Amino acid sequence: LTIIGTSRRPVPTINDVARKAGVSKGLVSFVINNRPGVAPKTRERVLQVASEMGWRPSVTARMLSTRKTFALGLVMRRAPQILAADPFFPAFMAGVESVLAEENRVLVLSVVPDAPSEERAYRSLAADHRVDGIFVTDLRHLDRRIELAAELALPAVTLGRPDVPTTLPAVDLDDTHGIEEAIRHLVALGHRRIAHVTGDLELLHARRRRDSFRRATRAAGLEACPTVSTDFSAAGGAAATSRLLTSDPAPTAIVYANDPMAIAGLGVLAKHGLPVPREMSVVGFDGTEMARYVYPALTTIEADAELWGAAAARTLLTLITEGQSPDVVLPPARLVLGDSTAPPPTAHPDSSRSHP
Amino acid sequence: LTIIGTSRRPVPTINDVARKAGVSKGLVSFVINNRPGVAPKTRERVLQVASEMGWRPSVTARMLSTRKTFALGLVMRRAPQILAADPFFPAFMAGVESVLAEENRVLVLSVVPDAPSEERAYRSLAADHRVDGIFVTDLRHLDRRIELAAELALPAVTLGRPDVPTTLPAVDLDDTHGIEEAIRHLVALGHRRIAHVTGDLELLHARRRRDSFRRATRAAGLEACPTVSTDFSAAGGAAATSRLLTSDPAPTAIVYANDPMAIAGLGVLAKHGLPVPREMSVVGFDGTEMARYVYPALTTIEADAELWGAAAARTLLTLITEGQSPDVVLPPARLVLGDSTAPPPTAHPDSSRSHP
DNA sequence: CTGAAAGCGCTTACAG
DNA sequence: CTGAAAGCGCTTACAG
Repeated sequence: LTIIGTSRRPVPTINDVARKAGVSKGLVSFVINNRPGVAPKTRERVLQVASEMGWRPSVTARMLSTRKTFALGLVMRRAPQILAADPFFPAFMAGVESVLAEENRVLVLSVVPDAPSEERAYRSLAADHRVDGIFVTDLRHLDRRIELAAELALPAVTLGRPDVPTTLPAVDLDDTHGIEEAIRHLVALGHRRIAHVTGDLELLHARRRRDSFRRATRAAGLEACPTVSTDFSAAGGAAATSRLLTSDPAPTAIVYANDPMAIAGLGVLAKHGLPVPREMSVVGFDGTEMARYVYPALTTIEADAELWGAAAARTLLTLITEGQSPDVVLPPARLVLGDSTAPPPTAHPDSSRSHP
Repeated sequence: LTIIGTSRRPVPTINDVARKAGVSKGLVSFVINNRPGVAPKTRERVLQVASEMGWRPSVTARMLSTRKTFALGLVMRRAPQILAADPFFPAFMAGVESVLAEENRVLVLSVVPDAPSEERAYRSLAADHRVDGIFVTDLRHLDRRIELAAELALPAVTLGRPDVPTTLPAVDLDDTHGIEEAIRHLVALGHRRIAHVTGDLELLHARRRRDSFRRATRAAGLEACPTVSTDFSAAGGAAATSRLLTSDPAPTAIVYANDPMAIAGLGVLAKHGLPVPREMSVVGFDGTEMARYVYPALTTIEADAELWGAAAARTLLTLITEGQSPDVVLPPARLVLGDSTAPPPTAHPDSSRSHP
């Protein structure tokens, strides 16, 4: 059992500062808000007294009169299982945090399992004035959150560009470029049958990666490059890999839409006794730390999620304070070579490979 | 460029409800706060009018008069790299969220890189009255946050028990039990030389796992079971594994303090051409999804982080609302068998194993 | 059982 | 350039 201790010396208020500085509290407010029209020496004195007393304006009181919360909201709709394997999320948050910390603002986070709770979460944040704006991550096909943000009059920034009409600023990171690099790399090694394991195609970035894959393979003159759609989970990656192995003709290289699926793919290939990269080349997406330490180290497409978080936070803050903000385009994802890609096995007349 | 739309119909206040119900706003306040002493039919009418008007009491206004924020704080001090690989964190948050959502409370999150920013984060949360209480995760040796919470008069719950005097309630999950199971399992298979790769020993759970390992191996009559200390990262796990492979005599089984290190260990063993489990048994810790999809599937010690989050949230809420809360003990972590453990290779007179 | 009033700690027109 | 006052939307003694 535990009793809370609550003995604290009283926190000074704007009234205490005003009294001690011999001015009205309105003036003190003007000073700390950097409003023009305060005599320089008065401003000096007020600032001096405030810092002597260790006064910080009460965020709560400010909230009530300004209707600003100095907080930003992030709602993640993911099964905990998938969230846990996803390297994007913590890195993104660290980036957001790096910007908010220096502004003395705060991040309010929700993790929700499904669409209804997601909508409830947004409505609740808006109704309770918990946040000044929100990050819209994991954009979906015809994402309803674009109009929801408008309905709730909630300033918002999207990660990537939605496929519905939007007036929200977007912070975009091109992953097409990385996919193209990967395909060029594989083609240069001699691969002709390349497969793609997608993420959840409801998610725009899963679609975009798949579309980029199709465009790039077509541009390279490859035909019939299969895609298997799944959900970004390790389980999904493993199942998709098994399917590809039994397809005929089987691919000689697989490009996965994220690292966890690629690593699970490596597991399936090992279980089937197919050495990577000699019998099969594998490419991941994310550039996670783990990708460097599996065997063989993954060739993967690296995106900077932390930078993305910082840029999104800055854009959202600009939107909130200025009323508008330009879109931002980040450096594209790029291919990082590991040891999981090599020339395809020499084709034998009747395919000497055996799949158990 | 984007312009924020701000057209919304005005949100009703307690005054509107009081007027329409023909009572004072004080009475309305009594009704929604379930205070005794309101005539049943009056209460009915007020509730009726409130729901007709779609009124929700303003959280902000409540904050100012009650000095409660209806928010809980979580500060994670981790390098983004390590955070990204850590399955605990998202699952824990999902658990916390499952409790907060139904209470209409909110989680305020900070991700900080080092100790000074961690302290700043806590002080700032307290000074700005951003939260009613905090979660203290990743307890460290002689953790200063115990006294910091007291100094800031911030209600707090610890995950696990600190090694300093504390009055804070703890929510504890015993990982000793899982380690013991793992050692018994390995010993039963015939292993005598078992090694442990620890996490960052500043962290209490890393220590506890190491100490449990030592106790359990000693209890089994094993001697000289080495431990290599590292930092929970994949890089650390890989380096530690390499060191163990060159030690003489090399272990026949390695127990890692988390799954990412174990998976990295698998990578190193594969690179050295040492088949797992034939030449080396491997045990992880966490029970991540990925552990099931690497090859061979990891034998690992599973803890329920989501349950931990939910229990911690409930405990913290009880502490805040009741002023005290009992400690909670969760079901212990337990061993989950994969394919990465087997009897040790038969000992040859002069060790037939070759390490490249 | 209910009402009128003060108070939480700020911001912001409005006068001077 | 500065002060006095109202207001943000609640809660909470204090009277009746």
